[in-house]
Amino acid sequence: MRQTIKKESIRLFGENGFKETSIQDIVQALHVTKGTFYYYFSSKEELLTEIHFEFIDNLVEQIDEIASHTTKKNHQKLVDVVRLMVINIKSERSSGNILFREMRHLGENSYTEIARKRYEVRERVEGIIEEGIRDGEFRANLNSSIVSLGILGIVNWSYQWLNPEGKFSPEEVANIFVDMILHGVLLQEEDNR
Amino acid sequence: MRQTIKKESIRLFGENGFKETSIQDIVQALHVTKGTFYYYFSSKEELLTEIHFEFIDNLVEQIDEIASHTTKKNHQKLVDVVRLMVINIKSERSSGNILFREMRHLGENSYTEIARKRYEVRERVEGIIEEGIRDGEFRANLNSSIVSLGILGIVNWSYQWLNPEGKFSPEEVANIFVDMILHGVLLQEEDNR
Amino acid sequence: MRQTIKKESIRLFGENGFKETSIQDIVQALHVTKGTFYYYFSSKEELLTEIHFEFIDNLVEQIDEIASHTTKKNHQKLVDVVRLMVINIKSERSSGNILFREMRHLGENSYTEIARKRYEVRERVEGIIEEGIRDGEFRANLNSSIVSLGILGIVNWSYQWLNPEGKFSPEEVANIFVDMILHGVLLQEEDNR
Amino acid sequence: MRQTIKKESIRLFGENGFKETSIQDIVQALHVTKGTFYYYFSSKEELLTEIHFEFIDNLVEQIDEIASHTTKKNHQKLVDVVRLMVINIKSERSSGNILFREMRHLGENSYTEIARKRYEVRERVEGIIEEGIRDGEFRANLNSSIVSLGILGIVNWSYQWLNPEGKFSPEEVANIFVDMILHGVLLQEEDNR
DNA sequence: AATGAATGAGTATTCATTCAT
DNA sequence: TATGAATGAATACTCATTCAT
Repeated sequence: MRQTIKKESIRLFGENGFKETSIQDIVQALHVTKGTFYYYFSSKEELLTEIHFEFIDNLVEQIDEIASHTTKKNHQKLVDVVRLMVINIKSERSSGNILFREMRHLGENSYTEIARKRYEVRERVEGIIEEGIRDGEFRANLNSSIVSLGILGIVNWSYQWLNPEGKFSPEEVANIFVDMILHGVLLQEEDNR
Repeated sequence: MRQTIKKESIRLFGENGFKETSIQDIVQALHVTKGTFYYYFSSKEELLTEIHFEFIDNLVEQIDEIASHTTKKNHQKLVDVVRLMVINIKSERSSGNILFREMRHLGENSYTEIARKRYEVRERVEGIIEEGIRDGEFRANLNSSIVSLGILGIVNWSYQWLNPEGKFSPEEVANIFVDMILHGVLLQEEDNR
Repeated sequence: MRQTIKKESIRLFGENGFKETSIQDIVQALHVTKGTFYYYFSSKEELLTEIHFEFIDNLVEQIDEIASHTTKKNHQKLVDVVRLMVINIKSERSSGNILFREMRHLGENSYTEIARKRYEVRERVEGIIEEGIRDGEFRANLNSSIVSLGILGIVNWSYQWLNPEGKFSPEEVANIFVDMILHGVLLQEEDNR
Repeated sequence: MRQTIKKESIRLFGENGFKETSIQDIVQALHVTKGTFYYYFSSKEELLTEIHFEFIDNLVEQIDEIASHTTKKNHQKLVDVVRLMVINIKSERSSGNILFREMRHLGENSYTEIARKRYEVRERVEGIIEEGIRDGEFRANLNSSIVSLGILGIVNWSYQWLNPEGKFSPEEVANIFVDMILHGVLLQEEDNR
């Protein structure tokens, strides 16, 4: 039941927002009563916190695994990270949207910790960029910090518009993004850097 | 007074969210009473609608101007659009965040219209990409639609983290983004496309 | 278990109040579950009722014993009653506070019966006063009814402030009260009644 | 309206208790809505706090006036205090009962301050006793502290049972109490201290 | 142009109680 | 004996909105 509630809440929070979804909405969708909700969760905030942690912990773990790989080239790592996050949309779109939108409703401590974990994600990407520069894979004059934020912008933003059932599958979109990030949009002979 | 209310509301909605900001909060910050608010706006939603339209109309207009330029190269147009939107953060950050986050609170009609206008922005960017491909400025195998969404992801996401008073100015960030979008991250000699 | 529950409940009701103490609080303090509580008591009210009866029945019995003594002088009986009730605080403070504060939560029948038993206590004290007047021990112009309520006020109120571990022991306090009740506060030669 | 709400709340809290009286009960009795209540009071606790302060401040002031009188004999002051508090029941019974019973529902700060003010009342009575001892009006071996608590027990307890419309008027009761406190219950010739 | 009193529908949360196992 | 899941009614409180002045 705890899992059922969480799953339905993720759907509703993701679709309509945390504030906009009442406990009533959640239990109604599950044909149980408010009492049941509060038997499993001590507050709406606790539920939200758990949703946040489950999503971010899983993400950090997967990205860590990619980033800490010892034999892979860095551009391959970058490709893997982008693919991971975009393809994640298929199963975790709502959770992602909740993370990107509802953090402010966390309690102070959880907020801080989630913020730190989000920063870890950014650091891993930055690390890949920096190492790639050192290894001569990436252009030397890249600002790793801002470029990472750009890359994360591309993938995070796709949680807002990418419909897994739509014209382009997450896999196709991920490939297009990867190509764009690696090579840019310009034709080489017109390169007027 | 109408402008004063709108300005303060943009600040509060941007900072704390639409649902999270009560009419009380707004009028209290302005040292007036609720009655005053309702003398100028017929509802909270009307205020939100107006904020949305003012921001998006202005944006569409500026982007239109860039896109419809007849002599500029397309890669220059792309640069201009990115610069416009990122530098916009200096003066319109809150409005931008409201647009990206609070659309769901609009009435049905306004929602549709705002969505159409947001789509127009996307179309202009797509148009620039497509024309650039035709003109041989951009790589031929780009998916203009997804690439545009990627570019918009980069710039829109920066509304979330870019602090105009921070280490990197919006101008610098815009330049880094432009460079990244045009050339990608790879070094050419290592290009293993 | 029944006794354990009752004992813990007396402590909690006495400390925090009947309404303020939830069944959850009680069973949590005992490391059992709500089901267990309802196995032993059919309702919170039943528990409260039992607490009331146990305390008042015991009190009435002890006071009856004092009052029905055939050889003791009445002023000695009065002394005994005051001592009994004040020294009771050592072991029964919580029960006493519950009786004085939570009667309204009893069911109608229990309420009536407890009220009758409390009245019996009052009657015994009144009886001692009246008999003492008849026997020439007490002043003839005393209003036995109001004086009794005064005496009960002194002792009952001490349940609110008398800390058995405090500066004055219940025994000392009882002696001071007895002296005060018997002789008043005035010096005789200054008596200006 | 603020006064109306307060007055009705005093009645209801005094009769049925703070916890037992819902905001619903209060506004229903006044034929207004919950919103109205919260227009005038920010919380139930604020209302309770105000009730406490109004009662205790008024009481402290009146007792201060009596205690600080320069020409009155101390036994007369004691008489005045008892009369004041008992006769108060006519107009302030509910407020008194609230003070004696519902303090625990105050916020921490208010609680502390009210406790201090209640202690002031006790100090004034103690002061009268002590001064009376020094002046040779009262018996020298009185424990002023415990005796004061006894006297306050008599008067405070009467808030629980004294019905202003009953057989004995507050004035009569006050006189009986005064007589009892000053002279005790024993006949002098039988005095076996 | 502005106020402030009043509303009523909605929100998160609590809690005594039930009951199948 | 004891558990733990589930209930549903009640509670304090919020808030957008109305309206007479």
